[in-house]
Amino acid sequence: MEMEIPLTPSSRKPGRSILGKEDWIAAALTMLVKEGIAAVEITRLANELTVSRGSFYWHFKDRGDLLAALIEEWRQLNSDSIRETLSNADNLEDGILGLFTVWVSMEPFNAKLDQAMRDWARLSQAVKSAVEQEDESRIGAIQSFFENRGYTDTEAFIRARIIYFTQVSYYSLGVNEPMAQRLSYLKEYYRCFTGREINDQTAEAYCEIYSNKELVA
Amino acid sequence: MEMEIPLTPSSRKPGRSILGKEDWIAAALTMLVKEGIAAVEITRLANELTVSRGSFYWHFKDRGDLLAALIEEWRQLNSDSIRETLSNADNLEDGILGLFTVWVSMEPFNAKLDQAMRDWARLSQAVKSAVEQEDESRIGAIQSFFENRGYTDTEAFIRARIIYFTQVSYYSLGVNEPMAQRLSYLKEYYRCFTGREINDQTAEAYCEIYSNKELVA
DNA sequence: CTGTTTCCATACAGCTGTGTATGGTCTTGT
DNA sequence: ACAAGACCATACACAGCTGTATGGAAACAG
Repeated sequence: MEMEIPLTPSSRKPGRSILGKEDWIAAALTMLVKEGIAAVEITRLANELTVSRGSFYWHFKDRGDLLAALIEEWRQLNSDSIRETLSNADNLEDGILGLFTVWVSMEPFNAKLDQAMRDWARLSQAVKSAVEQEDESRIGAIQSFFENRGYTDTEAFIRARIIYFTQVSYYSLGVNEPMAQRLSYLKEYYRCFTGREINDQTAEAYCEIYSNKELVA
Repeated sequence: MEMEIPLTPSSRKPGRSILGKEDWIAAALTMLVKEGIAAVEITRLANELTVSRGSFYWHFKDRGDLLAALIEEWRQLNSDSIRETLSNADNLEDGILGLFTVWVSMEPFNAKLDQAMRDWARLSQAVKSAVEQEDESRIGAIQSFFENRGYTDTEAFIRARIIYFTQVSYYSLGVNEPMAQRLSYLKEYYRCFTGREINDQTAEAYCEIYSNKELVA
């Protein structure tokens, strides 16, 4: 869970580990995911990092400075996996199954972080704007994908919404079902999402790949 | 927003208004909806009620007592509108349009309260259980409705999930679109949700009714 | 009219979190 | 080796929220 990306590559000896802004941000992110933005307290983070609060106030101006950094971090953590997957898909099945893969194989961290940001957005206008922007971008990508497959503009938009909204709620409601069960719904999901039937062999080949993995909470 | 349901009908003269548990709960509910469970503080509620905290501790044992009462209140506020609507529907169109109506015409208070409870559920196991139970009950009702209309068990379940999850995300993402726009999506939503086409006249008759109302945030 | 009950105000103690001030220690350049 | 700077520990002042203790005012019973 610790991300070792030294934003400012500390030219220190590796002997004595020294904290950087990234460490505080990483700790804040995991705290945000676990207990929400209200639990992102300097004192608690300091305890988890086994360091004093004095360290924090050397790296950051104040708590608001940290929170702003969190928003920025989230923006960059948003890899364009959705957009990439769809633009690389050759046909409808490829794209939809690709979406499933992105959401299932995505580090649970990212999905839960999304959820935590959405919760936070209800209290902060800045976060709300950031999340809204990202949501619209993702839905727009899915909509374009449907349009390129022969769907009406409106139907493409609605289907994009439904597939994205359903996925969001999967985490929002904390659905936690075994991988096998989730895969058993594949054909139905595909039919309801696209209005078409999936090729049996394609579906079974897809299930073959993921039938061993367990879905994380 | 104030609910005047004296649980313990105070036999006092109406001249001097005296607070009851219901007043504190009502204030706590609106605060919960507006700023989340963390903002439900006795001091703030006392200020809004223009009363001292001493009053609170006469009605409640402590803050946990209030929060427990909030959960109970939410349970009772959950009118069975979804279940009733579906069991009274004569055909598929009636049921689906009835669902739309329930969600659209529902006091925005209830939908936002649902959302607030879901946020809270991420921090409290008791709340999580209560919300999960209610979610499953609602989805089960929709599933049964689809089953009675000739859908497979599995497809009924998936369609129930999709329709319910989509609705949850409508509030989770804070979608806020004018009533007219939302109504313009009606036929597409119906097709994607049910896999069938809606009767044109039925759809237009439905739109006729709601074309004047504005959707609240 | 008097005592009791109901409801609330006030005051106090304790905890927790923030932000700042200040000094200490390790590292690096020269 | 020494000065400068990076990084952190400690201590303090301040504010906010909780819970309790206690007293006071209004209503009610007799």
